[in-house]
Amino acid sequence: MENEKENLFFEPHKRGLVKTPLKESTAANIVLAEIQPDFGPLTTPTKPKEISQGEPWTPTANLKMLISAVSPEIRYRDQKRGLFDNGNGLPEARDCLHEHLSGDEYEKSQPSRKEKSLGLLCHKFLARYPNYPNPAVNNNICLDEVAEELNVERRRIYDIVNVLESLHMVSRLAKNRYTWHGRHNLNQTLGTLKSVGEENKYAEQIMMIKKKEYEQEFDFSKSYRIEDPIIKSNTGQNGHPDMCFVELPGVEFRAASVNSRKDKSLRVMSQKFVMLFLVSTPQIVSLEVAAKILIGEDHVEDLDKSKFKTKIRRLYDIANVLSSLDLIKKVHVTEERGRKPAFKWTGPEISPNPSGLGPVLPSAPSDLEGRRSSKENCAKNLFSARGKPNFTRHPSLIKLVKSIESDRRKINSAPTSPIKTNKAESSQNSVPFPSKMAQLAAICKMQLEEQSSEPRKKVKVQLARSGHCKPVAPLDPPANAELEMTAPSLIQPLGVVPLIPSPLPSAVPVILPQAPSGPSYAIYLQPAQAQTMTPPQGLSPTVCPTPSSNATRSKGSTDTTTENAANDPPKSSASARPGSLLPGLERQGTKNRDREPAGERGSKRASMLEDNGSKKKFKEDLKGLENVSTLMVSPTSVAAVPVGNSSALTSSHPVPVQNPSSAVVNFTLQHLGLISPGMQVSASPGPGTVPVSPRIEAVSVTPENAGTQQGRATKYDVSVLGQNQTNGQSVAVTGAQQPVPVTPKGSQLVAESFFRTPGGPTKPKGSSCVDFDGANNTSIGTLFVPQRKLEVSTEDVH
DNA sequence: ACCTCCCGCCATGCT
DNA sequence: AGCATGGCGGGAGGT
Repeated sequence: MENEKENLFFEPHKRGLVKTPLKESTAANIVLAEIQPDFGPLTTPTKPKEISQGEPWTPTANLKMLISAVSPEIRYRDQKRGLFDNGNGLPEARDCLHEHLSGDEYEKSQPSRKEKSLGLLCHKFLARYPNYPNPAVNNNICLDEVAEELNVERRRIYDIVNVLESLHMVSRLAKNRYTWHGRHNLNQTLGTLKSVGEENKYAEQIMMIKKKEYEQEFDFSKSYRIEDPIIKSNTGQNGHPDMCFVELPGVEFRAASVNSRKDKSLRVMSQKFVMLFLVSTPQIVSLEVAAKILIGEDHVEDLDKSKFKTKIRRLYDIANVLSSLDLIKKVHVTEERGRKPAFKWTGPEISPNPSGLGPVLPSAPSDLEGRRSSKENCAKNLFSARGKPNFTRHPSLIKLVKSIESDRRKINSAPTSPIKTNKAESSQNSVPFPSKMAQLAAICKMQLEEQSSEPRKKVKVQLARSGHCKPVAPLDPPANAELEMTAPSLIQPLGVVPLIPSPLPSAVPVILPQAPSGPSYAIYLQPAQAQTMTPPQGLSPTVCPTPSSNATRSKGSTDTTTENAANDPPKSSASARPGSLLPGLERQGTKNRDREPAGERGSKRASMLEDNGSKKKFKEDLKGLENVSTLMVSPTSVAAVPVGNSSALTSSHPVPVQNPSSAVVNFTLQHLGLISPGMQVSASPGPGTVPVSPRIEAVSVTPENAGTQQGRATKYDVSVLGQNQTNGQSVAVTGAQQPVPVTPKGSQLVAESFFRTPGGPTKPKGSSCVDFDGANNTSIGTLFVPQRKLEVSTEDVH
């Protein structure tokens, strides 16, 4: 195709290269060429690296260079080249060296394990291409060549490429060939992923897991049982977690083979992993939690350890690549139990959703299409793709909802099971739930029903397993955290239905008119659901009022959690990983985000909704939500709710804070009269940033980070701008941090946002709860998170 | 001893 | 059949 033509340009050398071992020079040239297609093909000598690229010079590139400079291996390689001049097989070169060197020397010369790390390799790989390649040029990547040049097995290149592919930084053209897109689509992709993540309620899942862990601590723990219902629910009934790949419009897989390939698991895992960061408030995700969510599956209990271990391994692989991209950074979360490896998002802040993306995308191959549909694609992929239900909406709490719904179904008898649907969910589920829950459910149902007459079939009813479900606790006695959990779930289901995911066959895909800029979103709605745009789950939890005490980070509160974020001590960060090397350069600031004005986003979404005609429903839903929230929020409940420290939330898994939630929260609060209309809970500060609430802050941000990030951000932004502005990354450096800030929107916005975007305008990520707390003692939010204290420390990866 | 995660076997699926 | 992909997990380097 087109690419091919482009390829032609390169092809020449590539061909030669490919099968032929490159000569050094050749290799070098190639690199350049790839980097900058514009330039003449091959010729450019040397390591071109980013520098050479026409593209903008980015901090990242800079880092890369530095890294390479620093890397013994690289140097070594260079030497070799010089010496042997054979681009190809390192092995040979090595052998030769080996012969010449003494044992020690040889050993020394031998790259250490670290030097062979995927992260370093990835840096090298990335150094070859500009962050923002000129789309016009052909940016082909020949895997063989790259492998050769980098002296690694092709297998390793696949690891890198798969992750990059998940971010749409590359797309497969053909067999051994990929096209480099760089970061042109990155923001869009991230926005899409965030949206999907919100829709999937990953934040809730995270919370659930934490909660469980928390509970387990008490219970003896069994090692792990991941069984969360929620999780399961997410996973599909099949047991498999959803593994659909989220495609971006412009970047779909072109190679049929790729598409067909079922696996994609690394890609899918990568996307999910990223989603977790994007929906988390602190934006810190521990490997353990990520693995659990990704495994999701069925196995809850059994949880095979082996499976878990394998997942962890894969996550490390992915994390290394993401770290190289400066999207995440390794940190450690310290809990009572000990220190757990975790990663903190250091990439740009993303505004959920499609609309935000719009601007961003430009590049890719097919812009138009792309734009239009990024979400669409997502949805498509998610749902249709494998048939499995991928991302479903069941976020965590959802169980309750499910139960409720199941009831409803029974009542209505509308099992709509549709076609694809998720399997069994519905049927299975219906399990009895605690009476209280039932009551609530009933209430909710009634309300909902009133509002929306239709039942949402989609919802699967899953039962909460009683055991787990404790959470179900009745409202009244809010005593438990459990409650918290419950509430949220209720809310969502009731009020809102997540759009996306409904896998149900019955669901009808709706393509929203494109928002102005954004890609259109395809939403699979079930008839009933249409209303749904759900605010992300996070909300609900958020909403729950928490005792102010919570606010205090005291953690004492619940047990648990105190989190502190002691994050990243400066110390390590610098070290090994390239990214870390240069503080200044480091990753883009976290905050770059392109956040759009919240208002806009919201509106976009809103508009979308409207288009669907679902608006009304939304409104209705809102009403419903109000009701629900009210319920939830009731003083009682509030009191009852133990609030973990929010900090905990923040810290690692910020459950509470989702964007959407914030919108919801605001909405709720306003309605409740807790806050004035004008007021909003701010989104959370960016993860790294200033925490709104004290506790939170502590957790998430580390001074270091904060400082660094900002710095980074700034730089990043700059670079970005220079290069492309494409990314949405806006310069708003700190936006995130600002507590309130960002959103100037009025209450109405809130409402809108509420509906539209999970992330809502408000929120950049923050956790609304937090802000709220900060503002008032009242805390609203934090719900459930079990808390443990977390301390986050950054470390270098290796 | 645990954390990381490299390495490469081998299954899968396209050509 | 051969090759491209990439899942997977043993086991080793690092700390």
